[in-house]
Amino acid sequence: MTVTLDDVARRAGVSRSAVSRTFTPGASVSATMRTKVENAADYLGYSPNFLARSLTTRSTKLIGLVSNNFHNPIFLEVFDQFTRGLQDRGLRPLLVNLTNEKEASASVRMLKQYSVDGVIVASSTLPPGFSKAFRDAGLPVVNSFGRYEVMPEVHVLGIDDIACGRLAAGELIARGYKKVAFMGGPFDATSTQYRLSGFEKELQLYSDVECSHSFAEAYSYQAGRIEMARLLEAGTNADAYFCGDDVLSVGALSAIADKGLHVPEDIGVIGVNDMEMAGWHNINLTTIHQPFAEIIQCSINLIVGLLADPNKVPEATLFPCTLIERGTLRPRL
Amino acid sequence: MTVTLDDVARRAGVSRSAVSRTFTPGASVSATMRTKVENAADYLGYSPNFLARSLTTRSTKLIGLVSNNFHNPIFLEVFDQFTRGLQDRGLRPLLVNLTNEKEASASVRMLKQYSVDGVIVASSTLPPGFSKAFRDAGLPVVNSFGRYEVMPEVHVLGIDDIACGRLAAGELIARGYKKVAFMGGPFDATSTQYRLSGFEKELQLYSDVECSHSFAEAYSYQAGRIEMARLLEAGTNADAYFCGDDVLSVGALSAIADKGLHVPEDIGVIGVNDMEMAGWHNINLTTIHQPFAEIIQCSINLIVGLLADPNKVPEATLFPCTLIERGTLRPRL
DNA sequence: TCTACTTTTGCAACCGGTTGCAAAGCCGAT
DNA sequence: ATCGGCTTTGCAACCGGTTGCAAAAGTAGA
Repeated sequence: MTVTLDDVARRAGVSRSAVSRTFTPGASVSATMRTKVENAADYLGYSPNFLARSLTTRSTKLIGLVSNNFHNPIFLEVFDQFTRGLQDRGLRPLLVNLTNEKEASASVRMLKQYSVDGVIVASSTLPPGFSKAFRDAGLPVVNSFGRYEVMPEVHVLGIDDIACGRLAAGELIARGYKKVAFMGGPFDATSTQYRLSGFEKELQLYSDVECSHSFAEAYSYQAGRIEMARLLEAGTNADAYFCGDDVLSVGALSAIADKGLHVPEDIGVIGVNDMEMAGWHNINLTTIHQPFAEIIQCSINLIVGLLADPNKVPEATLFPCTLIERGTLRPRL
Repeated sequence: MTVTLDDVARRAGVSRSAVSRTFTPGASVSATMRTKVENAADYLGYSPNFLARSLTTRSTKLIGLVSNNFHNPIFLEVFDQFTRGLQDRGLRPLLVNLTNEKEASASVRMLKQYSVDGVIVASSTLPPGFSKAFRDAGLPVVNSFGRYEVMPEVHVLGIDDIACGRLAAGELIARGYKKVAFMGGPFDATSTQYRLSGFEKELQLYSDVECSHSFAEAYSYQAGRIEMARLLEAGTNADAYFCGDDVLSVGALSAIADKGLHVPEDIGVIGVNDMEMAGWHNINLTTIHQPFAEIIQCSINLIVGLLADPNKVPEATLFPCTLIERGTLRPRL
């Protein structure tokens, strides 16, 4: 059924090596030989078996794309851009869904068994040690949307979560909010603490502003809704909330609406990410934009670089985030 | 760096075949041999190379997961469930993003080169001939979310688009709408025509109801918004719209709001899919639910079945869809 | 025409596994 | 101790490619 190198060689009346060489860029083949082989190959519909080839070349062009964020709308965009970007460079994404696992070992073994050339861990919630497991196994790895560290153990790309927190705080202050609060996702999610600490640090500069914080059970609509309902019930009467994520913000908005309160008149809300739906007219969420496209482009460039030179010393690269003004904060004073 | 069969064999002082057999379920190995090999393997950290193995077994456990719907929020859920479901059965999804292509040939060649065991085409907008290209290349293929045909050329699973159109029509009638319209995505998208034809067929039973239709440029928020704005501007004063997709519906809602009109008082809107955001309070879209989980489960079962018996004659399987009542249609009379 | 040098080609070994086959080992029964 | 039958093991060929090396062919200069 499948046509092999031998079939082509036999039909073209040449050696196996000759056929192999015509399909290996940069190998030495004469023009006559090349056309003879190509004719035979076309006739038979031959194309080389990548996996057999990988046995000797030690390169599969497979990249493990590992994530546990299959429930955040921004990740649709993330997957789209990663898969397209990888494809454009002749690489193939082998998708790994970690939703049910927190341990890296199974994925590490599996990806080694498939001889992937490298791994991209795309997650803002996995612990930093996670990506390291791949590195320890000798796989080039890039952690996208990970947490900044001065001397990271693997390459990390992401926004400056501290600056992000400061930006949010600054905006709330510039709009005259006096009693503000941070509502994060789970405390142990990588980025949560940094966003909070940046937020608090900035607020310390303003002694007339009160600040509190709490954490939702997950980065989800329901969790945001529940947590905000609890806060309102408990009488935490903050006049503005910085939510650690857009979906969380929308959940919060729904709880606020249920209470009969109005945004931004009674309460202000600002999110993070700038998912597509944040711009939909009936959501219209003021939020902090993460430069996904840039982060993904750089991640891909980086992994491609690592394939050539796997020993580059790990760095953390930070990307700036920007405010997207919409309708859930009152105007600047 | 990587430890091979030979290393283990040498360390355990046994033949290569013995090692291979301990890692091949159902092969004949004595208990003594097994422990000897396993000890050596554990010591060296050995696990077999799947790709080398695939050369002789002719099975890679790789499944091509092909889609062009990377911009519809429901597909996050789709990818989540497909990847999880495949993983649970020991299969690995090789993701192919077709966003920029309409031709199958490149993907077919690529997936053959990677010797995938089968292909899942998950798309509601690719032409039926697309999946056939995989079959013609000798790859087992399942087309999920495809269009029903009595004698399909490949296995197809999806909702009954005609029934879906009828359901929408029936609901609009039951709520007393008299001048209704269908707003589809691109006319050539697989499912669009069937939904329209079901919709019209049902309406023909009611001579006092007027019906018109139009098509947006894409299944997207912007396209829905633009098309609805155009309709309102043109004075197509329908009192209810059946939109071919939820995202399209939200776009339509935004154009309606911009005109200062209210939903459902002035205009009713019903969508299709029941994406997660449709349930968010500030969207609150009445829509028709597609049973994604069931379709995906069955697709996976089917592809697994095809791996064992690739020659099963292709069938189309239909799944029922159901109304999800929310706030964009007025109540039944 | 002969020599020296460069390019093209084929041979054969190898990548990391699996598997048919025959030899070796084991068992209980005679 | 011998035999027959069953299980376990190793040998060697194979899966579909690549590649170092040496032989063959081509090219140019004298």
